[in-house]
Parts: sequence; C-alpha cells; structure tokens
Amino acid sequence: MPDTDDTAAACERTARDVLGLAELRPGQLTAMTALAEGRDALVVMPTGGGKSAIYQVPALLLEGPTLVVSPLLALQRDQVEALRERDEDAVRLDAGTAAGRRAAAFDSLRAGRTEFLFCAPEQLANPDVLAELAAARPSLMVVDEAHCVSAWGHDFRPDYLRLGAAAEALGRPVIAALTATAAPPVRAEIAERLGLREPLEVVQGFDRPNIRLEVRRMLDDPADELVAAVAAERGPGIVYTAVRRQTTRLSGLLAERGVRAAAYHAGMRRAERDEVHGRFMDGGLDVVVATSAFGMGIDKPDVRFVHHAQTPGSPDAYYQEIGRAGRDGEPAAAVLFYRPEDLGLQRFFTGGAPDEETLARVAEAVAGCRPGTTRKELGERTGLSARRLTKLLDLLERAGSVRLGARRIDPVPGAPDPREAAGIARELAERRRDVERTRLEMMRRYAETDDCRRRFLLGYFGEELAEPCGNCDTCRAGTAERREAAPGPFPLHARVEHRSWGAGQVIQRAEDRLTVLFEEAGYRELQLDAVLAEDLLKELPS
DNA sequence: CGGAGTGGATATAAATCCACTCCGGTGCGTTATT
Repeated sequence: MPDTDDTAAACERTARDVLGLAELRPGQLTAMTALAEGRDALVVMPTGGGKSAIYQVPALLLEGPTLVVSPLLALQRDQVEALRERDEDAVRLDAGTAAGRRAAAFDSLRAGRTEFLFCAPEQLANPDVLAELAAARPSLMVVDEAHCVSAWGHDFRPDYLRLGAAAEALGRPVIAALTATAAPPVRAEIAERLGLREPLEVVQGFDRPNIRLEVRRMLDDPADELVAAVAAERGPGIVYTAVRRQTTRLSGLLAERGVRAAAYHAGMRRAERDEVHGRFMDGGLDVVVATSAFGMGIDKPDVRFVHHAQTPGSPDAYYQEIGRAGRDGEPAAAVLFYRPEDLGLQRFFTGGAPDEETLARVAEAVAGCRPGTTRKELGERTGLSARRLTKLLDLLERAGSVRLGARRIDPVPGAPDPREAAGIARELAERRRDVERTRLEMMRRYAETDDCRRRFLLGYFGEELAEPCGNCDTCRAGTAERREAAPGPFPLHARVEHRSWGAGQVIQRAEDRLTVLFEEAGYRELQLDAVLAEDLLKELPS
C-alpha cells in the first residue's frame, strides 16, 4: 500500500527537478499522485492549465514506458518536440514511420531507453503494433483530448471506441484521460469506453469570465453584420462557420474591408493549411475564417474574439471553440450570429442510424465465423470497409452478438438472433442520435434565452453560477434574472426520475422551469407547473 | 433540415414561380501516381 503523502512529495520533487515547476496547482498534484499510485484519472482542465505535467510526472515515477494516444499528428509532433527539449527520449509512430525506425523505436522502448511513445488510436488497430507495445510492458496509457472518444468515436474515427480493448491487450496500464471540455455525460462515456476503474475525476476551470458573451439573432445572411463586427474588433480573432464555402466567402469579404483574413478548412491542401495556421500564430493574420477543422492545438494567448457566423451543433462544441479566446486573461468577445435555420444543418450532421439490413448481415457473418476472426477476414466476408465494419461491430457488441478484443472478433455463444441483434443495435444508434439532438436543442436554448448566458453554459457543464455574470448581453440588457436558489421542489443537482425518460439530474433550475440531464434521454427542459400537475418527476435520494 | 442551383412552365418579353435535385464537418490510414 503506497503512502499517499510520500507519493505526493515524490511528484512535487519530480515536477520541480525535472519539469522546473516550482508550484503545482491543487488539481494537478491530486491527479499526478493518483496516477503514480496506480489509479486511473479523468482530468478536465483548460488548455494551458498544465495537463501535460499531469501525465509526465507519474510517467517518470512509474516503472515502464508511457503510451500517449493523441488525435492529431501535429499535436504529437509538438509534444515530442517539447519533451526532447528537456532531453527526454520521446518517439512518434504513424503510417509514415519507416520499418527500420519502427523496429528501433520498439527496441528502445523494450530496453527502457525510451519513456514516451506517441501515436493515434488507429495505430493500435494494427495487431503487430499492439504486440510490440505489449512486449514493452507500458505502465501508463494517456488518452489526450479524450472527448474525442465520445465526439468522434461513433461515426468518424471508430478506433477511439477500441481504446479500452487496446489497453487490455497491453496488459492494462494505468490510464489517464485528459481533456479540456467534457460535460457530465461525456465524462461518463469516456470513463465507460476506456474502461476506467474508479477513476479520480478532477474537473477545473470552466468559467472564463473575461470572455464577453453575446448572441445576435439574424433574420438573414449574417455576412454584413459579421464583417462590420469583425472590422470593429482590435487584435486577432477567429470566425467559425459550419460549411467550407462560407470560409472563403467571408474571408474574401473581410479582405475587401482591409482585414488580413484567410480561410481554413479540411479541404485545403496541407501546405496551405499549415501556412495559414503559421501566419495566424505569428501575428501575420488578423482573422482566420474556419470550419471546425481549425481548433485543437491552437494555443494563442491573445485571441481577442471568436465569433460564429453559424451555430455549432452543441454547447460542448461551442464552448470549446470560444475557449480559444482570451487565454491571456484580458477581455475578449464571443458573438454568436444565430439563425434558427442553421440548426437544420447541424441536425443533418448528427446523421441517421445505420440500416438494419447491413447490421443483420454483419451479425450473421459474425455468428458464422470461428473465434478469433480478424477484422480483415470479416471485412472480406461482408464486403464492408474496415471503418464501416468497426462502427457496426461496436453497435453489435453492445447488442450482445459479438465480443471484440483489440485483435480478435469472437461470436458470443447464445447470442440473440442476427435479426434481433440488428434491431437492438439500431435502437442503440437511434438513442445516441436522439441524445445528440437534445444537445443541439440546448444550443438553441442558449441562443434564445433571456437569462444570463454564462450561467446557462456553466450549468450545462454541471457548474453553478449564483449571480448573473454581468459580462453577457442579457446581463447588460437587464433581462438576466437575479436568482436566489429557486424555491420549491427539484433543486439544483437533485437526482430525479421521470416517468418515461428515467433517471437524471437537475442541471438548471429557474422559477418556472428546470433542465434535467437524463442518463438515457439526454438534456430536457421541463415546465415546473406541468411537472407538478402531471406528477412527471420523482425526486430520488442522492 | 434547409440553401443553392437547375430547368420547365408561364404566356408573349423579361422575369417570376414552382418543383426538383444535390449538397453539407471533423483525420487517421492506405494506395496509386508523379
């Protein structure tokens, strides 16, 4: 049984001697200590809040190498470079790594000469990589930008959903999940998907009081008003749009007004993207007009505004994007140019559920295959792409027809009939989609509320702001209510149960209405009089 | 879901309307050419 005080002291010493950190923030030390003692941790902390130190210190204290899973190759490069500057041996692995370097990296890892290995989750889908890594007996696995598990895993980068299985195949090292943004259900999903065991949760610093919040309701194309607003701003900023076409159009309009603006989206050539990114960071550009492709890894302290020409799909995405403003603590602005029509586009992005025919076909193929079948074999049998298959298999695993290891696919004895499993799987996908739509609905409420916008956003992330913030448009307009704890039943944070939506927790509570985050049904707003008249909710003991 | 673009009908000259189709985000990896 390790002594926590000793471990904490060792963490502080290592942080000071190796990383040069004289002072640790309380959350940092708690998380480091837990990891160094072998306990999983889920850390939610703003960018620049010292997340790297949280895994680097225990990495040095725990015997055995550290695997860092990170979503973007560029982020990996930055981190490797930073470590090498401190003379730590850190290597990176991706599809472009030549065989010789690969072998050398694994040798060095096994021999204990290399402490840190960085890769994307897709690398861990490769059985050879997994076997080599397992042989090096990693003691710590870090999942950076862990919200990607929930945000990207289901339809975009399904290998994120296999990280839990990968950890098992690696001998189940201690896991550290790090992110800057995670509302309560996202946190829960990260923990579940990664298979965290009684993780320590450290959640810090959601409030960004220096960012002024504002929503402008638009009846038409917001271009003119947006261009005027941007031209009036001083200092660098970001404008987000939902589609690529608007990035070039708006950056063109800004350029006509003499603003040094450039577009950025994933359809541009690599070199051009890098050039825009670099110029923005160096101060050679005033404004980048971008899709959501412009984001992770942008840690520029003096961004003075982040405006949205179109609404994003959730408060999660919105808060993450505006969080790139004002990191230096100086005043900054976040204006949402809101047209309800834009919600339709986001609704489209949430997508539909996979068709039952294909699900049934895969379920049947799985039922007929021998234990230990590989993805490749199953892909050949079903004629489906690896990606599509990964996504469908994940749903079928939850429906009980298959067990997925990191390297093998096993049929489950006594599994439900393929048709039935397909039905269950489809229902799971639909439920997920429905929850995503409730998040979109919360974005609408943010845009349409008369109450303090900051209180709304913080409430969404599970934090309470008693007083109106005084730095948003509704506070300035005087419509934000000065709210004592609203009287009556179902107080803030109460555990409740709804007749059809099941268990949940009150996350916002006004005089006449409340917002509940239901475990299965997502975010729902309820009118208090209706709740009382129809006896819809029961308060549970907490 | 909604917008942008296309094409036909209208009804007698240029433009308006309607019905229709198509399109829309995020990055790993792999693979085929330069």
